[in-house]
Amino acid sequence: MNSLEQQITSLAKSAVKALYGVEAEDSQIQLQKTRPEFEGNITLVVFPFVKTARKAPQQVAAEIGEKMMADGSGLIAKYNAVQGFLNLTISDSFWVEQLKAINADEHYGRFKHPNVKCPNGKCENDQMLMMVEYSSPNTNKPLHLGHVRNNLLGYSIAQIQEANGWKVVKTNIVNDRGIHICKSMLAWLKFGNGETPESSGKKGDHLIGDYYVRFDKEYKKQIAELTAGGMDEETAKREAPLMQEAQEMLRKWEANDPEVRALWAKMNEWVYAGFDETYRRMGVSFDKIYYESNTYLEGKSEVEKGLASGAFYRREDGSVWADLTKDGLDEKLLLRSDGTSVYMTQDIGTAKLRFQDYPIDKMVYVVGNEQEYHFKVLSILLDRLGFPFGKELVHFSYGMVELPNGKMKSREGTVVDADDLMDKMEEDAREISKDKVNTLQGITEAEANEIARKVGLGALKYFILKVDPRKNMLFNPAESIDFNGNTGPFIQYTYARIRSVLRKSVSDSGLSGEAGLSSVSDSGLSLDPKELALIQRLTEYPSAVRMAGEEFSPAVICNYAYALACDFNSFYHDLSILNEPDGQKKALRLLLAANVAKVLRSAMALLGIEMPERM
RNA sequence: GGUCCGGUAGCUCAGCUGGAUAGAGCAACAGCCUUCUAAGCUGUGGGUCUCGGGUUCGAAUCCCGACCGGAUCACCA
Repeated sequence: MNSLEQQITSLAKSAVKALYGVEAEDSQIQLQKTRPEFEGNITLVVFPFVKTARKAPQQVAAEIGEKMMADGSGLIAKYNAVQGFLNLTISDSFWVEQLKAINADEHYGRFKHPNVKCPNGKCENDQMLMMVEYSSPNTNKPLHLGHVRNNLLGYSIAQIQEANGWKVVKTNIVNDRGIHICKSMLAWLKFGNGETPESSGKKGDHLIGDYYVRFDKEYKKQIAELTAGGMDEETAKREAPLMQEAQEMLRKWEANDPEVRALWAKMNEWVYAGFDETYRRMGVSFDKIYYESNTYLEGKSEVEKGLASGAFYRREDGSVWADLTKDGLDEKLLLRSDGTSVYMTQDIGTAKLRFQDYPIDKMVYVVGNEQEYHFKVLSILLDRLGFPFGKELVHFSYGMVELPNGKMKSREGTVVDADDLMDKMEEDAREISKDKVNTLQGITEAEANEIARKVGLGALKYFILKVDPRKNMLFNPAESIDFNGNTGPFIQYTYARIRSVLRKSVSDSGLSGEAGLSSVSDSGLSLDPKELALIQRLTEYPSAVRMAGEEFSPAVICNYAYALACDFNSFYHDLSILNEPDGQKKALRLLLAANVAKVLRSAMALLGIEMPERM
């Protein structure tokens, strides 16, 4: 709640008390932004008081309005009552003060402490720590659009929580071992002829991905041969020589076979080099990376401990299980009968190591909604193993990216590759900017590339982040992502326009946006509705940041940034900044423009979107 | 079948802790560049907020029940 809402709430409460003799609850003071078709800035809904007042809503609104205005010492300039709605017009001087305060705040929209109860009471001094896990790729194929959504959400959530006062540690768990990587290794050994990223010019992750696909192709061939020979499909899948060999390779890996380990290490390096490039380009990063190959043994030993303590049980075939029927779930396998570990085992080990490494107050997993069951189970298992953080873990569950013909499937080749997609976005941005010779004349090739990079990626990131994370979203590869309307480039463009005006102002008259501050007086200045709307929008930024943090939703920031950009463009169209003859007004508009740019930049940074100075 | 999530304009999506005549963008159509960047601005058309009940001054929003779509319930990850 910002200071205006607090002031209005308190005025409204005392008005209700004075007029009707009742103490109003906070929840009864319902404030909302006044709809544009009515006069006013903020509206009090008076229906909650109609009953006690025993008067018509319109009259109640008018009475409260009269009283609030009288007591408000100039805060409320005027009011009007429409049915049960009391529309308050706040004085211009208040808004000017707000603008100055925003301008003075370097970290506007950032909070010192999270808006949650501090569990151990030490948060006044120490920041609370949130660990955010995201990305978590398998090392057998390149990143695709599904990973892109994951990475963008994870990175943005980390930025948003940091702005909300958390100390954030971004982490990644790389699934670098298991049958999937053995498949790629085997196919490379059999069909690769020693191909390397250097020899073929392929990015390492793409090269490995090609062999993963190759494995699947050859494997299917073998299954077909076996079933043609009369074998049933289930048996064929199990008995196919390639699968047998892959499993043998996995056993050798677990037994530390030097040759297998060496090959594994080499091929993983190729993949990491490829991932690093994609991450860098995407603009995401990690503070700490865990590898499954280092955590799965830890998980095994935790499971053994749980077995000893009676939390889990062993079946006759040697496999280890957790009975979750009391929690309304099923029984869950933790170790296979051959003693090898499963996904869950590894996640237990990783969690343990993380909590050893960091004083984590909140653990967040950015993982698709298809794994909701998994995290429900993980939470219970960690709790059962005696880890205090088990119950508290957050599965930030987001929806799938779907193509017009359904889900993406790596093995079926119906994926949108992350690198290709970024290429395409930059090309499109480059193409569009070719028409902008008037504004982009005289820039170097390198500058043009940099603008295309920022704008192309901005379009992609905004396109993905503006959708409510919980919902599935549709991506149609046949239609290119827009650069007009409610898009990243629209907001970047608004920013570039402001920067252009500010540059011109400095070069023409030496007046920067902030420099105009001293000449803006607090009184006697009457605001244009467009100016006022912009200032009011600026005051809403902190609550947008709060809400985005509470709801884990970058989309909230997108919506806010879009609304702010819309307000500015409307202002920009109607009112001139540099040609305004009145010095006071000009100074105010410069100040306003500079702060809109500041907030747009800040908001987009929370989304991981960079701003071009011109475009 | 159990559990979870979703269903809003032709399309992609906001709005969902109850408030005024349900909003954007795209697509379509009509305007606005001699003037701070037209990736912009203004306007027109487009809706049974899936359906049916309930709660109340008031429901797209909350509750119940259908219907439709998705996810999940592996010795996969």
